[in-house]
Amino acid sequence: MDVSDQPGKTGIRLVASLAGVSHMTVSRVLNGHTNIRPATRQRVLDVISELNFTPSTAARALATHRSRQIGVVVESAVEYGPMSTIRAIEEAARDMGYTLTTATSHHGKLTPTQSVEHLLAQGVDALCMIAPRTSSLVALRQMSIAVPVLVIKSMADRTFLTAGVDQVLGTNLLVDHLAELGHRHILHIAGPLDWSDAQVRVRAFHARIRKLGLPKRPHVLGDWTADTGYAFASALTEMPEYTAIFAANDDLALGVMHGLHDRGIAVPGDVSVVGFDDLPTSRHLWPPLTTVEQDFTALGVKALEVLRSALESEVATRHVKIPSRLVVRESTAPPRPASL
Amino acid sequence: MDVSDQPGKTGIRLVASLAGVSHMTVSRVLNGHTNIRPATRQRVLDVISELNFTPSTAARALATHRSRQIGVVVESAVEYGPMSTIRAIEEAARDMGYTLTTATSHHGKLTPTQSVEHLLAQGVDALCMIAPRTSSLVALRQMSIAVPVLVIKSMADRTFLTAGVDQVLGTNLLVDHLAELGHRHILHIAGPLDWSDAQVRVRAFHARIRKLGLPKRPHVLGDWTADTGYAFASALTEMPEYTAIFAANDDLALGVMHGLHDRGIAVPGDVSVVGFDDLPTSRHLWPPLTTVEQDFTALGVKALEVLRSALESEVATRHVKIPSRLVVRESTAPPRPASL
DNA sequence: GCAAAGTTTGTTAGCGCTCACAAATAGACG
DNA sequence: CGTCTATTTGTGAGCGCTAACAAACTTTGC
Repeated sequence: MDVSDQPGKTGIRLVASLAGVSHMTVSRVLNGHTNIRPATRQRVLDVISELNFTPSTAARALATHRSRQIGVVVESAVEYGPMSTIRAIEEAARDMGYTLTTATSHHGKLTPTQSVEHLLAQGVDALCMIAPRTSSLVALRQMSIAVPVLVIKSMADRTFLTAGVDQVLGTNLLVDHLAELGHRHILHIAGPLDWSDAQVRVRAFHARIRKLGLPKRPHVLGDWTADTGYAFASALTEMPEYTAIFAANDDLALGVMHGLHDRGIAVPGDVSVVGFDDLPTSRHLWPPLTTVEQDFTALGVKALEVLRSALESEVATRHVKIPSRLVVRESTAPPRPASL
Repeated sequence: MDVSDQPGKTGIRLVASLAGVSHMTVSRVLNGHTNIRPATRQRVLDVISELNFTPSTAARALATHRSRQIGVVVESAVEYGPMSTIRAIEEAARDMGYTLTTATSHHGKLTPTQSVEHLLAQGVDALCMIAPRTSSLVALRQMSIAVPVLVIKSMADRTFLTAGVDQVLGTNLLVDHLAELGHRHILHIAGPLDWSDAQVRVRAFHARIRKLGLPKRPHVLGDWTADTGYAFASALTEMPEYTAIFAANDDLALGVMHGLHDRGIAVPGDVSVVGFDDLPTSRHLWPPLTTVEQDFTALGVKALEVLRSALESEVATRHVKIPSRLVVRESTAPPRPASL
């Protein structure tokens, strides 16, 4: 069976004439329609696989007004959490026949609004914002977007679909762990408050401290980088009056430990340190870091389930939350008796 | 000017009738054709911006047989290097009007071949393999792909376009640095040899050792993870007879330092350690890691230039190489006199 | 001032698919 | 065995754009 048997025809129509059916029957087979006689379906499938035929996504998109593409907006370039989430989403998307198109808006190269417009111009069927700044969300709310929008953040949202790891749980686990060890004076080094997760962690931290009846203490502002953690800790001039530091993520914690080391402050001897994320390398830091694990893979999968239900306009779940898990390692220990 | 003035018309034809020209003129404006009277062009542009009109990528792809999408295949899920490269490529791609579609083939979920087929079925105009295994490249060579394929690897290739960071230079810089400090016995912990970069580093290492007249010593096989580095170093039962370790990447080095610490072997007092990559956190390890920086951003940009020239079928550059840079920190020092 | 050449705009016909509907065929039943 | 209904297949139009050609309008040269 040679392709040149059927001059002029291409794509679906070629398959059709080779299988002795109409192009429409081929289309139906391709789209898994019912009401096709099994024998006919098989004949079509045979020709398809013999020809190694793949339907044109462009033509399909044009005819159906759906691109089967999901646009993803990321604000942080290469961090572990967002990247893991994207990978998980990508895989889940592929399983449901969707493809991912990403637009990174880092370092002011492209504003989040521009990223979204770019993706919308590509004709994506849905949008997914990975851990965006709260300011970006504000901008987004003005935009009246015609497709479903899912935001990866821990708190539910009136405007958007949401999926996120339970930040409050994670924070509570860490604070409780420190409290159980006997710490009463805990310093929180926050992430940049323009990030929703950072904000949630700050609020949850103070709430938990109050609930446990521990002394109140203002948090310190940071960003997500080890550099900042280092700058903070290495600037200490004397032994601090707190006995534990809760850094908003593992990178910060890493920098903090580096700085404390420079100052001759022992971890966990003098000060305990905890992070948030459980990076693959966190167990190999010195000392191995106590932290909270976030299951980004589960997050991606669940996120896409939410998106799918919205795309198929079922009764949509609007929010899912993934639990987090405490990982105790050697960066935490009971405080020195002296400092109590 | 109301959209409903022109019932029935959509897209380009709506714009056309509103601007009092034919749809073809609009198309020409959209595609930056010359030979349009400036006044006409302006009239069209005014209508476009008033309508906030965006041409349909699907229709354009169907008519031109070009999707303006580039497919990216990654084999490692979330590592710093590949991710940075992707981000850089994405940005460069957007600047030339292309969009990125990624397919991750990790943990055997999807073979590289399947990933490529998936992307090809999407109708991508070009393919970009990020730091693939050599075995994947072998599989790829069988495939007879109809679009340009660019592979991110340091060595030029007969079959594919290539772009990469100069691994030989980086390796030489590290070995020379150790040699200048006085080290004669250097152990190389290699990455998985199925990765081209790992292979190149191994070969360059041995070549440089020979060139410098240092004693020959077999390398150790590892993978890219800190876990493996840790497993290796923590299994040491006595002070090793080498005085320096060259780990194939920073993660390995991190694990090695962790393991050495467990064994009571001081870095760099007893053994110096170097890595490869210069992760953002590597300066905050204890001790801060001497390593080689790879400029992934430059890599991404250059890679896309190569791809662009291939897409526009100019006389194509088939290979570009980005220099790497030595970063000396505190994990290296002269060997103890005793061990000389 | 008019033909030849260049410049700008318009017309028609698809690109490869799906939708809505029409036609043909098969199955059910008195 | 013919009619009625359910199932399976086919037909024509069109999604929104561009390519190729044709037509109109300018310019130029002698």
